[in-house]
Amino acid sequence: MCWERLSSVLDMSDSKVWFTAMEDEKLVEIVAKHPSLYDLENPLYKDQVIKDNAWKEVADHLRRSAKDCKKRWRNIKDTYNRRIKKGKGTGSSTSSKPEKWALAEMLSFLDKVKHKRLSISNIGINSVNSDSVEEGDFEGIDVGIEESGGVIQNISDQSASSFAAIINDESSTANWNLPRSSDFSHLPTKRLKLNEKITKLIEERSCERSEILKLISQRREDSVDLFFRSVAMSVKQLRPELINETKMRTLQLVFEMESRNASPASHNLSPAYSSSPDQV
DNA sequence: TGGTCCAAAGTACTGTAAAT
DNA sequence: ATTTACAGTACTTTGGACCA
Repeated sequence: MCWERLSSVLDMSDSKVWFTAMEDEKLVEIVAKHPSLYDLENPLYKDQVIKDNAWKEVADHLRRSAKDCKKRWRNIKDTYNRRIKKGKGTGSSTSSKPEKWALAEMLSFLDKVKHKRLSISNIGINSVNSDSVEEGDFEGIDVGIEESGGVIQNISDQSASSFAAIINDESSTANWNLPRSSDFSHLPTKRLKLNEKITKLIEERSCERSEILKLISQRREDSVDLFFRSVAMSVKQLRPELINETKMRTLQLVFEMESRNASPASHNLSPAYSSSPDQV
């Protein structure tokens, strides 16, 4: 909140993306939970919808715009890659160098993923056939589903397996991890169909998830919530002027109860109202 | 229906200016 | 001298338009 005020006063929002050290750490922490944002080999990396949702989640956590978060993340990653590159020399000289950058350790998860783009080459164009695509090539899919957060973060294991099933079903054409040098002459349309399938599945699971979340949130309501919800339904049936009167009287009643609640031990409730709230 | 071409968008990488 | 942020460049992917 202080930061928001400060930034509004100084008007630093446009030109430079200004993150505090804590925000940087938080950003890295949240991005780390979304392989789709940094792992080129993750199949969800190419899905803009998934990524947008992930960035939105990051932005919500940091109370920043997704654009700022992306920009800051790019800078952090640039810096990290440079440091890595610079550190690559003779082992002794680099290892003895003290680690000054606080984020370096937090970013170590980037070491586990590949950042190099796959280059086009006509060498070995037929060397990779569809048979070489093993089930293991799609391990990242499960990881992506479990760790990606956002829309499909909470997809059930069943959903994840059905998702993977589609991928496996299309394994002859969906070469997620293969270089472009493979024979993809038949790929575009089939990839479209595959994307459609995946999108459909994600939508279905999203609905499923909404239903589950709805049920969970309903279960968390106690009897007071349920009582007032049922009262609200009755009140809504009344004429507008009566609705207003009901609101007023309810407020008066609540105010009276709050006053009594604040005063020391008043046991003048009639037995009918003395039961615990959960018994209402 | 499938293939090709092209434009747009996204991102890794690199150079450089500014800050420390 | 080193670190950091940003702009520019090159590359990849995607989707639309067009054609056979």
